[in-house]
Amino acid sequence: MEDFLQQLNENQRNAVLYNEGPSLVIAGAGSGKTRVLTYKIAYLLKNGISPYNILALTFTNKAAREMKSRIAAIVDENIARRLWMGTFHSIFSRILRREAENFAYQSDFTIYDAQDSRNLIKAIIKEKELDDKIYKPSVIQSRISLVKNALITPEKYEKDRELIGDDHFHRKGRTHEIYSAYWNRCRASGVMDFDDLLLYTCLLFEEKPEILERYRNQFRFILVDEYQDTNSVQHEIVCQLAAEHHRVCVVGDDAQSIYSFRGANIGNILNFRKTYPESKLFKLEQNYRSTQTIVDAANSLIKKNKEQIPKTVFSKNDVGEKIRILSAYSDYEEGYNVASRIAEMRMLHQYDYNDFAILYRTNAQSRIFEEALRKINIPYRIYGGLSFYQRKEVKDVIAYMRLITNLNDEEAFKRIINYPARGIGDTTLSKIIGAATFQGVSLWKVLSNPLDYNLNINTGTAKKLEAFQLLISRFAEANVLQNAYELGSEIVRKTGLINELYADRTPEGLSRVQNVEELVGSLYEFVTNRLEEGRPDVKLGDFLAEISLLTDQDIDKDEHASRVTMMTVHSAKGLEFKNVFVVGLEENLFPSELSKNSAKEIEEERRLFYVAITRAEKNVILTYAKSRFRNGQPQMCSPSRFIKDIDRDYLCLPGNLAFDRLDKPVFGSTHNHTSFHSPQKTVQESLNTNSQKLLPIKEKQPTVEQVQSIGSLSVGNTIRHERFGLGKIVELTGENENAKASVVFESFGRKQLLLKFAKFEVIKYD
DNA sequence: GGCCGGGGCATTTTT
DNA sequence: TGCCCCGGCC
Repeated sequence: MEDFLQQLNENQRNAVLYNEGPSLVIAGAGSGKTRVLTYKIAYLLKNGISPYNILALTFTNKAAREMKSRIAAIVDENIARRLWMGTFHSIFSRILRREAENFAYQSDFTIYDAQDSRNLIKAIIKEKELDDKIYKPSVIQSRISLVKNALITPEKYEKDRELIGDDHFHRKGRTHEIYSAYWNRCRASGVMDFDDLLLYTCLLFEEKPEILERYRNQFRFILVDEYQDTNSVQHEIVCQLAAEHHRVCVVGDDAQSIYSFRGANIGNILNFRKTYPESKLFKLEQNYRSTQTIVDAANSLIKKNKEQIPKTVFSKNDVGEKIRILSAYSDYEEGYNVASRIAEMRMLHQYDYNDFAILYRTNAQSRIFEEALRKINIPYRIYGGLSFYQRKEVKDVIAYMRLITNLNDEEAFKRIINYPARGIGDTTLSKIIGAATFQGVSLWKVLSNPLDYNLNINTGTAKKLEAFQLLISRFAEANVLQNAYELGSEIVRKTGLINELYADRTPEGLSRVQNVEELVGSLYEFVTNRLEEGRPDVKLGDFLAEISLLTDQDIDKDEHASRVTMMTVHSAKGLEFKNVFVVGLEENLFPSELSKNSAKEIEEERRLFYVAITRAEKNVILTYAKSRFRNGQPQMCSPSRFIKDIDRDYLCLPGNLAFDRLDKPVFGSTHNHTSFHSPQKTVQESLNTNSQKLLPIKEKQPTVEQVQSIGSLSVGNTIRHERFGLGKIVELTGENENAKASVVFESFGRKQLLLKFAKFEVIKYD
């Protein structure tokens, strides 16, 4: 046990060993924060604390998963599995489902994603006949989200003079009405949005002290990662749970707080020591990730911010290269520069494509880099597009599943009542919604008793409604008996959904079919996995509960494939790459022009830039363009002020550019847009471009070998699974459709894979 | 009910 | 520029 403690430096070790009271671990970028958290939990477990008594909260599923598997490597896997470790949302939804009856929800409530909740808000605005130019759904949505995260219910909102006054000032005096309607509609539909998962937990603990007491007793040790990005509700829940024993350890870095626009409250970490005056402070200041130059440059940058916890991050790694700055005339040239620089560095220093990341401020910037990389055949992977579960065809199937598990789900209902088309149009739907809203009941209720609600419809329509009602009722009954996979595949067939998709033979249509098939496949995998864990009765509701909290980042993109990574700086938080290109470093882009209103927002942008730079181990390359197409218009740009915020000792400026000219826009170069381009496309290149476009949506699908026959596999083979990573086959059973392999994975233990669906490649035949 | 075209509009988003 | 939404038309 002692030897894993030996792997820590003194501060890290002290942080791990102190568990008697509250502690704040300020962890500079790359200082081994995850290591401290995992070792701390391992240490507690080794000292006989039950995993059941430890609550560990993270911000991403990925972080939780990784930490769990690291802990499993130190202690017994079966112990690690029983930890209460996960995202705030997943842990608290688990608690809410368990306690649902205490606040008039059903335990299988569904969760609205951002799109569902915006649609509902939009519908409400329309019903109230408000102008959606003034009451912009997306703006209202984020306002509702912000107030929920500040623990303000509609009741409180209405009494809050400041909020109401603010709304009137912005001529949005009826915002509180929308909020209230939205709140009630969610309740009537038996659904929660992401914010509700936190808010209801908090309210539940507040209103039912006996329930809170139970969880207080259970969670004797509380650990929170990324504390700088917690919002007020999250902070409050942690306080509720820790109020008696104060054994709470929060880890974070105030310099990396970048989510205040979503309600994250940097004050949570800055004021932690006021909340817990007796708390101990541990600072992790040695950066193990980056070169000295990168760390020093990042320090010189972040020094420009006023509000922060003093610390001195340092590196004992090599001094390393200076930070390069590449200027380009146009955004096209910027793309080309980056692409060719990647090719060059790869050749000169034997880097893998995986060693490069391109980080940008906005998703819209990705396209130009895609094109540039594609042109010279550099493989890439983009994060932040539509995730699998957000695709229309997938959402449609899921809407059926949702309606079946929760008949009151309004958005699911609206989505599928006429899909596939069954002759129930907007007029009829409006009548149903009208009646439901008027009576304060769910759409399903009206559908089931059309006569009671005086729906003014003709017999033809009534028949169609009845048929739909029957279809769903049948499924709902089947849901009691059938498992998720059986019912799921039935839904896809019996609704005519797959036929509809199948009729479209275009490549896009084909990929839609594939996506639906993949969804059904994942149902199968889900059911078999659960079966393996000894849980035979897996229902659709279980599946929904799991997937509704997944994101783009959780869906495996074959991280072993050799590809350049492209993503926004926000989503790069927590990751590291050997070489990082931070692109589009221009005023009004990075920092964003919308952040320029206040010094506070500029500071957040600066932290964002700090995060970007500190992702790099070896090289940072900053690029900017002097002109760029934005909103269809060419625009002059000047280099970002942030470049000047870095001490020039660490910079390598482009030869043609004196430092003091950095802030002056360069005029007269718009025409350069086309003049620069790389050579004309060859036929081959055009073909490549086209075929890339035509590829199915799963374009970034790895080229994993789909092993169909059991023949090519044998016991002892080492495989790499898309999700579970490396593992060894220990058993093969069944044949054809039912062929299965038992595999012991390095970090996930033994799993049964159904060869029909499993995605893996054989690494080593033994 | 589905398709087309014009107009309006563009941050970041761990869940 | 490109996406999304709506209205008009078949």
